[in-house]
Amino acid sequence: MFSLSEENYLKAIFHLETAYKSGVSTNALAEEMQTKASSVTDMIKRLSDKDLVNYKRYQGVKLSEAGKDAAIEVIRKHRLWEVFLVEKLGFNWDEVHEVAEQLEHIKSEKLTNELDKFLEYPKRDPHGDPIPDAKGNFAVANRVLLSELKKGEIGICVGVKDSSAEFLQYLDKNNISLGKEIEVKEKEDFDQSMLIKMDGKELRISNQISANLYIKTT
Amino acid sequence: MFSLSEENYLKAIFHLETAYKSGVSTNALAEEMQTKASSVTDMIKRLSDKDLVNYKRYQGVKLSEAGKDAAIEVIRKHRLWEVFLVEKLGFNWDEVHEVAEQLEHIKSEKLTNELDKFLEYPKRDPHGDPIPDAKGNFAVANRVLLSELKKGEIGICVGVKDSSAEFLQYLDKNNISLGKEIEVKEKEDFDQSMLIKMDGKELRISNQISANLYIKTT
DNA sequence: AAATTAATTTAGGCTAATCTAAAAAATTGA
DNA sequence: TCAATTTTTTAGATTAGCCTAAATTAATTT
Repeated sequence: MFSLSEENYLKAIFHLETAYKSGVSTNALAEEMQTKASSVTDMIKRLSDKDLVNYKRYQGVKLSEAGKDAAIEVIRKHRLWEVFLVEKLGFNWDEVHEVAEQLEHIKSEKLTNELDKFLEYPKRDPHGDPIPDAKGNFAVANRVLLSELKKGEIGICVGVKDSSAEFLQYLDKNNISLGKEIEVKEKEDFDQSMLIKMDGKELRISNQISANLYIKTT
Repeated sequence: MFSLSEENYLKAIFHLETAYKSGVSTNALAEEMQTKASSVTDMIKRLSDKDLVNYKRYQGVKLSEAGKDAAIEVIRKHRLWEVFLVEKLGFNWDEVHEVAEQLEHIKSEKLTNELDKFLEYPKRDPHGDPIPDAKGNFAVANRVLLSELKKGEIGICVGVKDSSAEFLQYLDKNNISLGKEIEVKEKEDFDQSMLIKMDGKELRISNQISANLYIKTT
C-alpha cells in the first residue's frame, strides 16, 4: 500500500510523462507538486527503493509498470468520485477537484468497483477526461484543441485541458459546455483569437481559451 | 483543521466518555487506540494545547465543547458514509466499518451535507446508531440490551453494541436483523443464556450475544 | 575547452506521531 | 502508614516528509 504523498507523486509523474517522454525532471516535478527540488529528490529515492519508478541521478524519472498501475488506479478513483459528486450530489464541475483529491486516496477495491457500477460505468469525468476501467484501460482521446482548428472548421466540445475553477467558471458564464457544437467563423493571425459560433450566437474568445478546449471534429 | 490522528483520538475520547464520566484515563485511551500510553500522553498534550480537551496530569481527559463538536462531526460523517455504502453500493453491514473509517476524514462541509440530502437525511446507520444532524444534534437512544429483558418480555431489535464483522456475521447466519421482533421465552440463571423466539422459530443464544443487541421494548 | 549558469543532489534540521525504557506520581493493601 | 503495585509521564529515539543551504554535476556560452 502506498502513502498519500507517494500516490500524489505517482499521479504527478504520470501526468508529466506525456510532456516529458524521456523522463520527468526534478524541477518539473517540484513545480507540479508545489514543493522544493530537494524534497522531490528524497521522494524519488523512496519510490525508486519500492521499484515504482526508474531513476538514475541527474537523469529524470520514469514510472515502472507497477508505478503506472498505481497512478492509473488513483486517477480512476479521482475521476469516478468527480462523476459521483456532479451526477449524484449536484456539485458543479468547478467544485469537484479539491474533494476528489481527497477521495482518490480511499483504499478499498470493493468501494471503487461498486462506485463504478453505481455510476453505470462512466467513460468520462465531468471535464471530459477518460476514466480507466478496473483493469486500468483508458479510452484513447481522439481530440484536438480548439486552437488548432482553422477558419470554417466545425467540432463538438468534448473536454477541457485546464480544469481550474476560474476557467470552468468562464465557460459557464459563456454557456460553453461539453457536447456543444462550435464553428470557427474567423481566426486572427496576430493573436490567434477566434470568433466562434455556438448555439446560433457568435462569441469572440482569446487563444488562452481556445488552447484549453478539446474538440472532436465531425 | 485537525489531523487524521487528532480526529481519531477525539472520536475515541467521545466514545469512552459515556463509560468514564469523570474523565478518560490514559490507559483506557491507549487500549481503544491500540497504542502505547506514552503516545497517548503526547497526543493529549497536543489536543490540550489546541483546547480540544481539558487535561491535568494524572487526572484523565475530557473533551471541551470544541472537541465534542469536532468528534460529533467525524461520527456524523462515519455514519452517513456507512448508510451510503449499504444503501447505495450494496455493501453488507459487516463490510462498512473499515472504509467508513477512511471516508470519515474527508474534509468538505458541502460534501457531508449533500451526502446527507442524497441519502434523505437518515436518522440511523446500518447498525442502528443515531446520525447527528448538521448542527450536531443526536437522536437519543431509547433502548436496552436484550440481556436486560426478563422471561416473557418482547421487543424489537434496533441496534448492535458490538459492530465487529464476526458478531454481525453471526447475526446474519441466524437471521437476526434490525426490525425483528424478539421474545424471551426462557432465561438461564446460571449463564444468562436465553431461548428467544423470532420469526416463529426458537433460538438459544449466549449472554455474549444478548449483551450486544439493543432492543426497544413495545 | 574553460567558464559561467542552471539543475540536481547531499547534508543537516524540523515536526508529527509513534516507540521503548526509565522516572515519577497515585493507588492499594498488609 | 508505608511498601508494593499500577498508572502516568518524561526522556530520548525513530520514521516520513518536508525544509534551507551548500556542494556537485550537467548544460550552455563565449
